[in-house]
Amino acid sequence: MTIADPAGAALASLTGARALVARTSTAERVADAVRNEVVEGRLRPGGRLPEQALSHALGVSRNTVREALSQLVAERVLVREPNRGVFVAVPDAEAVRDVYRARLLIEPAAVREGERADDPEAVGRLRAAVREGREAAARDDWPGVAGANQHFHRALVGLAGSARLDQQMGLLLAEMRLVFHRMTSVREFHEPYLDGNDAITRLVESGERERAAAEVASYLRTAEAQILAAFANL
Amino acid sequence: MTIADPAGAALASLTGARALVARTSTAERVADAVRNEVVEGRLRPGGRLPEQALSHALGVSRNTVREALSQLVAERVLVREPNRGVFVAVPDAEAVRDVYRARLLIEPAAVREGERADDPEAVGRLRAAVREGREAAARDDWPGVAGANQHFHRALVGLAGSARLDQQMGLLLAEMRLVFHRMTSVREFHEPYLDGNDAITRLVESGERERAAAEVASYLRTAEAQILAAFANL
DNA sequence: GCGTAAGAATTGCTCAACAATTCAGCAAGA
DNA sequence: TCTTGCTGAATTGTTGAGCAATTCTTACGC
Repeated sequence: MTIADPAGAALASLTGARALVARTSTAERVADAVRNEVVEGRLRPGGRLPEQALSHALGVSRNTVREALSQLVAERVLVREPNRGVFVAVPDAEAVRDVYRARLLIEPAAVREGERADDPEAVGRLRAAVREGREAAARDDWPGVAGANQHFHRALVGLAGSARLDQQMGLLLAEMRLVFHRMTSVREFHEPYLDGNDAITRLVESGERERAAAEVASYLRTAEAQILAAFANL
Repeated sequence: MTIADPAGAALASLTGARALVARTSTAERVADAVRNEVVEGRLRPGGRLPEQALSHALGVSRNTVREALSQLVAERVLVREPNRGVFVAVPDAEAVRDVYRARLLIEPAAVREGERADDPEAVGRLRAAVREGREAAARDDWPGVAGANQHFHRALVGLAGSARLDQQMGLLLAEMRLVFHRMTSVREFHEPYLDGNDAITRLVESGERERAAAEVASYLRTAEAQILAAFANL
């Protein structure tokens, strides 16, 4: 890379842009559309997704629909029952316990030992999620608060600095959204965490990672108990 | 469920066997076959997997192959390049670091806080993996030692008692097998861990979870450094 | 009311086709 | 020599039709 080749550096910096050039495949877009319908709650847990209906509704072939559905089954957003079809997953109490066992391991550890726990950018995402939640609450947008809450926990795991962990947490949180759809009173559930998240963020910002991790664990345990209680009388 | 209905209990206990009866779908079996070829090293990292060739070789339609390949792409075993095809993943140094960031968070935490860390069955799996490794070493079966090593780390995560975490670790370990295929000297790499795994298992068995977790973290860091060093001069 | 057997609908999978894209090779031009 | 442009072959992405197997529905007979 010499001065005689001034474009070299610029070209090298473009290699990463390949992903932007290649537009997403149809199957991927179908998967995104269906996933959205599910996590937004427009498709109820337990609801059925007939291939032909989707094919017609989205204007793509049944094979493409099939490919998209398989992907969502792998993500645990949908469940496939052989020869019967795919359904929106209906998480049960055991699923909740399982997810929280995983979260209780990952999230506090990410706060306590995360390599990026003092990286201003990563910590800034915590702060941003807190602000997002407060703003949503200010305009009585409780689904918005719920979304901000998810962003907060995503940011917590982001402190670990592992893309694979981030992705896994995305799946766990998508599953949690299904859980919330089985519950009433979204507001009562999410509102108390506004202050909690703020407190955790402050602890992280001031470097008190051990205490922050303990807070995270405590909040997770509280949330799990609350959800399981709501499931019990259902 | 009365005495007048003696088959009731037996029948009820079979409901879980449905997954066994409903034999796996063709796409799933294709995915298993290809995944095996990859993790066993018969398909080299970077190697290409043309759909038509697979379709012909396995005697299934191209659409079914496609479904299987998509699944494996989601598992990070394969990589899809739009309009070019799917290739066996070639993990780079950054992938190694990412995987170890995740493992360093999950595995020590599972040992330290896992709900099943004193469940004899879960701990027994650790002991079994250690024995498996020693037996493989005794007959100079170094791929066997590598496999036992993976079983050991799987068992470590099993202490957490979360199916979702178990699954995630399965993916991470599959990716690690791809990493090993880029390295020579399987023996030199895996042999030292026979004693280490034994030591960790003893610590878990005697309830010294904090020390066991520290050992796990230490061994993971050593392994990562070793792999990255091997990658450096490649 | 209850089991049951035809009939309809859906899934799992295959086959064939076609446009779009990539790629190797080659020829023309600077 | 190196780059550019073109052409043809191969592969992917997607579609559509079709069929056996399974499940669901419904109407029937007892």
